[in-house]
Amino acid sequence: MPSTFRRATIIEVARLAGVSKTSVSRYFGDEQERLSPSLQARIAQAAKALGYQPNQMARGLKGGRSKLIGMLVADIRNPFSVAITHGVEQACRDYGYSLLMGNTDNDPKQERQHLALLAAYQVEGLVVNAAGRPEQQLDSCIRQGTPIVLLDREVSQVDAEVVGLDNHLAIDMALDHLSAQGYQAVLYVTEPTEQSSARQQRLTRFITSAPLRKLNHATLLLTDTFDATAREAFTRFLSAHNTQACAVLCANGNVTLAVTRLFQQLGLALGNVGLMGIDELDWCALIPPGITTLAQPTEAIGETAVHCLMHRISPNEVAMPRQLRFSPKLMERGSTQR
Amino acid sequence: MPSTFRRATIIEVARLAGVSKTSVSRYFGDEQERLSPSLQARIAQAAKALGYQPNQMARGLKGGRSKLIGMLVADIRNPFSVAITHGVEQACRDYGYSLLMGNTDNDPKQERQHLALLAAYQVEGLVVNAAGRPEQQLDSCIRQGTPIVLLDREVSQVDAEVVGLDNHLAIDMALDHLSAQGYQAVLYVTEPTEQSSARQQRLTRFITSAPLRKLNHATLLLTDTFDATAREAFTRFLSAHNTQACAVLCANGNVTLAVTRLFQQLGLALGNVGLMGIDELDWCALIPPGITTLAQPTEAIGETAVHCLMHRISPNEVAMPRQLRFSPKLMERGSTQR
DNA sequence: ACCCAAAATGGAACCGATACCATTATTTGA
DNA sequence: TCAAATAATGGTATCGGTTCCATTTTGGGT
Repeated sequence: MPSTFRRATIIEVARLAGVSKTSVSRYFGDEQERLSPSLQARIAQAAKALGYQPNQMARGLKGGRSKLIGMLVADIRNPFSVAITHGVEQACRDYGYSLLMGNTDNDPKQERQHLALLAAYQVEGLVVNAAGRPEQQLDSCIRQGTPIVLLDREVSQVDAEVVGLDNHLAIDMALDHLSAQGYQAVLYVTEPTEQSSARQQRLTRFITSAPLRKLNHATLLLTDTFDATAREAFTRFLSAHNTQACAVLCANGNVTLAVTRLFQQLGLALGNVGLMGIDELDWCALIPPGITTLAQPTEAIGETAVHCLMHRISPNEVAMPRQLRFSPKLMERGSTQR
Repeated sequence: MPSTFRRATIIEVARLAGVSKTSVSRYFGDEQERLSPSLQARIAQAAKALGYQPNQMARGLKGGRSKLIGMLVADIRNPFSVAITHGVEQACRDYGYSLLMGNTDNDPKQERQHLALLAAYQVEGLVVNAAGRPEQQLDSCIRQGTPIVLLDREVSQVDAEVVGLDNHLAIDMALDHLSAQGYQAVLYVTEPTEQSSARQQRLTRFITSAPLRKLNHATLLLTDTFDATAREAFTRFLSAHNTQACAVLCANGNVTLAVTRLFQQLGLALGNVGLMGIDELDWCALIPPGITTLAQPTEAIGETAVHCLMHRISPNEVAMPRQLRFSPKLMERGSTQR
């Protein structure tokens, strides 16, 4: 038995159906209307008999229609990224595109490599959750005609939509909630902000917004050596404001996880010391009184990114989505109940 | 300003360097040794000047070397799948391959579509976490010369390696642990097993292994209507064995999540009623006394799957990994401490 | 019937690489 | 020193489609 069958090609289908390559191509392209019903039927039959499916590589070569969307994720293990990826993948399929994925693990070098590679595959569009500042490469993609949409993090000087959370609104909502719950001092904990515009926006908004609400405030950087240093900073903050009701606001899911651990290590009761996080996580409802969060509409963000791209690819067929910055949803739980 | 620059092609590089296409092709292929140093230098310079990078579509077309690995995931939102995907992506890049991803949301129909599409992109190998029983298509892929590796779930009659957890060992380890901790009755909770051989293996092993350890046992299916029905089944089990120490064993992370919720709803104290899960999750250490789990070596599983594939693709260059079924690691926590 | 526009179909160049075969330059061996 | 082997390089067909243009049919209007 021959161990290797070749896939049927367009020529074989054409021969079997007794028509030209061109007609078969038209049948599988978007020009079926131009074929007479009888031709269509013959082609359909022949194609089915041979199990024919067009070779996407060949397709992508001639017309540049690779039907591929490239996606770059900074940290694929982050539940937030995963949720967005799910939305992106879904939307791509709906439009008949496939997803070429790259994970950069927040490493600008890997990001560069991946970007070059994705371009080499002639992706028709790029969804980028940037890890560094790859403006050069993004720009050159755009100049080559590949539209780009940025997810969550913007890259200055790059002509691309940014889809993501309305960070200012999110911080304000968080502070409003904490304030309304009677907390008087808030510690903001974030990962280093250099790599992410979203982190920057949240942090600066916090710094300007907290005073407006007459909240005492401080900020803390979550680093690799968190356990060692942060613990101290943490307790210092609490004792400095020990006559007041204190709360901790976490900039994202990672931080929420680390801080929750810290709460347990220090034996702090959730709610007594308030805890609130941006990003909803599976387990936030499970830690005893529940952890209050601001949930991002991740699916919507992912889908919107793809819609944007499709609009750029064919402006006539797909409308530009109206909304690019999304509002979070407050998931109120016990950790902000005194 | 012209808004659209075309990417440089091999011909332009050849012209600028004053050499033939063939030589340029050799330079970027794996035949640099065949070029004289002077030629190499000229090509390198020309390529850099033009920012040339080979068009992968064209490459994939002629030689069938798409440098693409296809991956099909049943549920991309499952942390277990994500962790494996991370390993797969990593390994692919190490071998110079890119990842074409498909998520099927456990829908056999989407699975079929995706599979056909991946094949159309001429992927050189396929990593499949099956949702249904796509033996037909997988077989036809294999016959076409595309090697396949199955992740976690096997598909009968398909000639492909299966990489994943040693399910029998896992169940035995769990039961041994529960037994050693003094539990006398164990309820096994799983999602429906039809779609997944892994679930089946775990379930049947549980049923045969529990009696050997003189454990009373029962099983429970986690369905969409879990809250309604399971709750009752749950309490029934507990009261049936109320003179004995009871524990619940969860077949995977999803189940652990649902059961943990149930524990809270029913006000059960972890440990008093034992709780143990297969699959490690971020938050298992965070729920007060901690939830005991069997952690799968997810990165290793992902990497191994790719190694297998590479071995199939070029048997001479890559050795077959020795191990395909992996042992879990016991993460002992308070939920199995009476 | 007859002419012309529109519809249906086919022919052949082309997309950007690879790979086989041919050719030329450089060694090696006797 | 010269044939033969080997290394370095180039020419060209080819992969499997798409697309432009040419050609053949068909159909309506008069």
